[in-house]
Amino acid sequence: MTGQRRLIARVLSEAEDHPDVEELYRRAIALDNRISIATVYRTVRLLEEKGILERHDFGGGRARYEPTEHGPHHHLIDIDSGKVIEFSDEDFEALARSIAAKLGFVLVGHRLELFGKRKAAEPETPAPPGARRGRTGA
Amino acid sequence: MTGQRRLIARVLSEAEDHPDVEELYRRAIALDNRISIATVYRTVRLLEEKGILERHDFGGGRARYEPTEHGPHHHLIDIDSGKVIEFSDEDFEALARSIAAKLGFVLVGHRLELFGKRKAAEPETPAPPGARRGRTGA
DNA sequence: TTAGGTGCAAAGGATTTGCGGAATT
DNA sequence: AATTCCGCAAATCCTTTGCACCTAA
Repeated sequence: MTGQRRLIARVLSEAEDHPDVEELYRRAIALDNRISIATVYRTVRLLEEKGILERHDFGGGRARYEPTEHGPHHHLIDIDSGKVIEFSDEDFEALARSIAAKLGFVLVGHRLELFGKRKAAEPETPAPPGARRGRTGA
Repeated sequence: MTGQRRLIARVLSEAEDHPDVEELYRRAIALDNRISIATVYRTVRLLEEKGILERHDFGGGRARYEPTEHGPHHHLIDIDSGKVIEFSDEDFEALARSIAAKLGFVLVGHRLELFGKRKAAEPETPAPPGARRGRTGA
């Protein structure tokens, strides 16, 4: 409801990637330097609790966020750049259901994350959002 | 090679669940109180680097470990009981590789978690020795 | 003895929070 | 003016590390 909060919400809705708090802070400051990282943390948490934001833990020690509205999909994380590619795959959805069934369960939800290295011929490698210091969980 | 290290290794190999460092520390102290949590951290890291341990990030801020010897597998979390069931599926492994390849990546690692509800008639439910404390950050 | 391991406590990085001041209604 | 929010800095939480001492080989 306040200026800062609105600003952060805007930065988030404009984000096409999965920024971490530091990155959000950078983008927010670029638009209005009267904001502190504490507020970013607070707002991001608030939005997550309201279900507007989704928090991901792609390893590397920081949480990364994305608007919930993106719909069901999964992530492939480029372990070199930290960049996240979204994808969805029907075969996988079916397989997941089948695996659950085989174990005697009805699938209620699932989470799939792939970690990969870019294969040679791939001309695209724009500025990695995060990915630096720290270990990579996977 | 030293006593503490052997002790931690033992605690780990006896673990049927996915304990975090604090829990490992507790179990280790119970057997020999001449050990510090720093050593647990150091050993756990060492073992992970050697590929003997696998670190999981189920959310909740702490890393949780399990011996690699369990073989590649994934987790299905019973959303009613919180119990974690392990499973592996070759079709999935293949599919994951294929998805990554389709996106131009070489698969380096992956994480799959299913959340399910137990189906009615299923005579099999032999309460696994381990598998408890199932936080899932999701 | 020597290299490497351990404990303790301090250091670090990410995230949270207490508190007085500032903005919103 | 009242309520809620913000910024700052201190505090937490998990994990790593510097340093002096100790232990396995």
